[in-house]
Amino acid sequence: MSQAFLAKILSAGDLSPADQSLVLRLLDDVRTVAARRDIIRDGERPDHVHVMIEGWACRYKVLRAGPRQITAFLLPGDFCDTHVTIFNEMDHGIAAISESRVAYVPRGRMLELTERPGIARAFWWASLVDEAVLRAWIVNLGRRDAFDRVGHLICELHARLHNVGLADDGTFDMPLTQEELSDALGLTPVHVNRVLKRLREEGLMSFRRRQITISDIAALRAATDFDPIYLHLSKQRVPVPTA
Amino acid sequence: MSQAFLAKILSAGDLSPADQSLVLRLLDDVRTVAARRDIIRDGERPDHVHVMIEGWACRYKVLRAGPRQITAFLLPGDFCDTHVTIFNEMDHGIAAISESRVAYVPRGRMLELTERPGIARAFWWASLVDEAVLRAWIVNLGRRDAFDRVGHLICELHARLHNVGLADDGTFDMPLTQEELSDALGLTPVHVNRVLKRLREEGLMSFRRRQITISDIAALRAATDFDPIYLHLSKQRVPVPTA
DNA sequence: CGGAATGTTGACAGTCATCAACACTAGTGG
DNA sequence: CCACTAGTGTTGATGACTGTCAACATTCCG
Repeated sequence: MSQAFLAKILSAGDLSPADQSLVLRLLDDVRTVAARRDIIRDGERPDHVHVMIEGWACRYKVLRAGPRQITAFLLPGDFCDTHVTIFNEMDHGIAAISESRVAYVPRGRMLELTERPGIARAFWWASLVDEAVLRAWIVNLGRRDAFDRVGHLICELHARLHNVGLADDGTFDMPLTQEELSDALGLTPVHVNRVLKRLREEGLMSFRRRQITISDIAALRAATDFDPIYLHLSKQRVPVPTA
Repeated sequence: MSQAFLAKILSAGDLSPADQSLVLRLLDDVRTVAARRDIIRDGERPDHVHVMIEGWACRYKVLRAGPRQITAFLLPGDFCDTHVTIFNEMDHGIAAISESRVAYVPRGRMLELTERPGIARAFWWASLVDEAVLRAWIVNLGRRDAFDRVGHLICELHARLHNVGLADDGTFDMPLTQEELSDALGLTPVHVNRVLKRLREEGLMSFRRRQITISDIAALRAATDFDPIYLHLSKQRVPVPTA
């Protein structure tokens, strides 16, 4: 599964073979994290960063009044928290959603590697992609109604999973509860439930037993105004609607 | 005004004097952009990146159905679009809000500079800060009501402007219309207007003639649950509530 | 098997959007 | 310098989308 990480980092451009093997060797300390357990907590000052190897995780922030907002889903191959390489303190938490395998990379090794321009650039590139995803998330929350919002997120997850080989056509496993979905979308679980029902009734997609089935990707993308450009997967696989 | 940029990039850590002067020399081509004019458009493939020297700009995305979402405000010292150093195509537009002075940096020079580890790391750091701001924006849109949302954004802008020396105590110039505010907050202009009225009535802040006056920063921050940690300004000035 | 977590549905309420009219401001041209 | 007009701000009435509360069904897991 660590080829997901490799594939991502490599698509940053032209890592020399030497750099490639250095990057791969970052992943020698892989640990298992149980589902629904924190990988790192808000306010911590860890001495290592994490890379998702297998499973799903999420970034989240809990407000004083209680509500939670998920700001990102982390899939195999994603860096969880490169910022602790540079910042001293986490400003949010990261939790495993499904049982996951996570690589632990000492902060010092990250800093060492960034002495190499190619690698520093690759890490930077990864951050820039994350930024683009965050911007799309903002657009989703700010300017789409609940229906489009849910559909758009599913399209994004589908594209990203497909990119790392974890989604065929229109089917993939999604270990999220409706409550977690609602925390990501700025909605309530009840309303997410209703929207899912409508998506099902309209024949666009269904979510049953932790599995997503998109009946007609092109239709869902059109309905929810999804354009995968922002994922910047150009050098990798992008699922093309079979239109 | 370019000391804003310098201050930001320098706080990335330890740029050597040589690196510092290289970075500063990036800013030799500064042009003026009129208010409300695009600095760069969605879909363009420019051959240079932009740095804000003076004035305000915003990132925005226009959806097919028409509504606009602003995903970031760009203040003096901010990179506008480092991603074009690496990606080929803009996935959103950037527009000047007030008349602005903007440095144009050829893409090639950016790539050259990233051959130097210290500089690559500094650029990376800037991206990581942007990411943190985007995450806070998502939390704002997803989990705060209109009232807290407006107040929180004002707190953020105040902290950022103070950081580059453009805000004293609780006063600063903000060249935004209520419509632009609403595009940033995922609200309608009408509702932003009502919220501003309430903020005024409750004695927290006012917005008149393009000027923000925060009567009681500590109170506004408390009311809207603002914690400046996410701005990662630690090495720079952070406005401390006079409580 | 049984209890807890998750999903589902309905009734009702509230926030915010929409529509519309009018006031004010600012910039333009005569 | 004033008049004029477009843009921006303000306020009210109305309605839609989404949240809240609550009950019950279903699934998951020890």
